Amino acid sequence: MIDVLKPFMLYANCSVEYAGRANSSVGPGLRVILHKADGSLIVHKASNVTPMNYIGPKSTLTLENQTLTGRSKTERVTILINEIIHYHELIEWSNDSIKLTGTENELCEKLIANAGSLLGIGVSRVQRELLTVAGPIDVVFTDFNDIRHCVEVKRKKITMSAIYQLYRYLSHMSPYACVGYLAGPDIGNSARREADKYGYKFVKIDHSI
Amino acid sequence: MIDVLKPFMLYANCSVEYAGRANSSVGPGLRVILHKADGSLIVHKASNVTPMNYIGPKSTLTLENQTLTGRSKTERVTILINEIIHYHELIEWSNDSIKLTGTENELCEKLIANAGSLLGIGVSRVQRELLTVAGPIDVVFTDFNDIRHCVEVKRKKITMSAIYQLYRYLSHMSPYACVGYLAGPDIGNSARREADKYGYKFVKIDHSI
DNA sequence: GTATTGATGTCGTGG
DNA sequence: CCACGACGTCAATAC
Repeated sequence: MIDVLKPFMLYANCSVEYAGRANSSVGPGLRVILHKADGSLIVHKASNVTPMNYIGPKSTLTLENQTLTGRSKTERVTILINEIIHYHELIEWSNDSIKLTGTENELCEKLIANAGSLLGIGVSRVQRELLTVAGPIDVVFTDFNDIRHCVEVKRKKITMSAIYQLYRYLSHMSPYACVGYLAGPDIGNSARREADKYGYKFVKIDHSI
Repeated sequence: MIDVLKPFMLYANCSVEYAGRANSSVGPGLRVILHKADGSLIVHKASNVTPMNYIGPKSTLTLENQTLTGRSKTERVTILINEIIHYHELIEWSNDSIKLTGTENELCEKLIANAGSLLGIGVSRVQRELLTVAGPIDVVFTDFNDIRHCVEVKRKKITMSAIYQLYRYLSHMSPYACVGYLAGPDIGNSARREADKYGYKFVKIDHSI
């Protein structure tokens, strides 16, 4: 009845085991099982967005007796089916992706478009994703005095670890005169204090600007 | 036909919009829609484990004309149903949680059980989750000379940010003589170099020990 | 393949 | 309610 070669949704009483990066198991119960054409296998319990168990794309699904097994090179999900309550094959399932707006990338663009007023500097050059040994700096503005203004952009509240991320990047920019900035919609008190300690400035910027 | 008060799975031709932390939209197509009793609403396209759109627990679902809307205080998912291909109500959906093994917590226990040989010290006291202003240190061993051996435990390869996390914690331990350790199954080259710079030691430990 | 990072991250936990 | 960190994070991207 179940066709492991085709995508389907299944409501069944089952037990589920997982072995791979960790191990998990759960006894009999009613769960929703989704199988996708890319090999993904997803098991949902009655609450939360995150699946109870899953295995990602590029895995293969087999059915032996009453056991569904999704296998990848390093992982395995085993579903013992006790009773099939409902089965439906998903024909012509659409794979279109959503169009997203409001990402960090967009914030960077807004920052660049408004750099003069937001940072209060004259900009002679803009660099995106400037590489350092420790990783890329989101945006670097060079002003007319050849000072580098290095900005770490976050789409959410600036946290402590963002401060250290910037510190880590700037520690590899030593040859240049640098000013550090953290740009985002908000900053917490402890992060604000830590930023002050390092002389980093906070620039308020969000999706609505 | 659709009962928004009950959990269900639905296969339908629909368009989906999201507004909240970001915004997204996608045109007509066949998708799987899950609704859970806690308010979660999950929309799956034909590939990948992660849902195309979703809204979390504590949201409410309404149906007006042909529009399903999941609303939380700050977010909204709107699904315009063009055609219902298949609908099934999920009665007595189980909510049992899986039992996980192989977590960081277990690694900490193994570390503590083998501290003498792994760190090469004599242990007079063990503290878990020792609080500093910057956050909790996973494990702190005090030796017979009253030296603190502070260990950040990771269940995966040690990354650069783990080094800085430890640094951040230890910077608030100044009154005490401290030694820093990073414990995990592996460490990359750049993280290894950075750890050396701070004098932190790497302790190899994994699930198989 | 490895390495790194963003994410509508989600989720639990503790103050 | 916010803050913080783990997660089988996932998924995209650079190398």
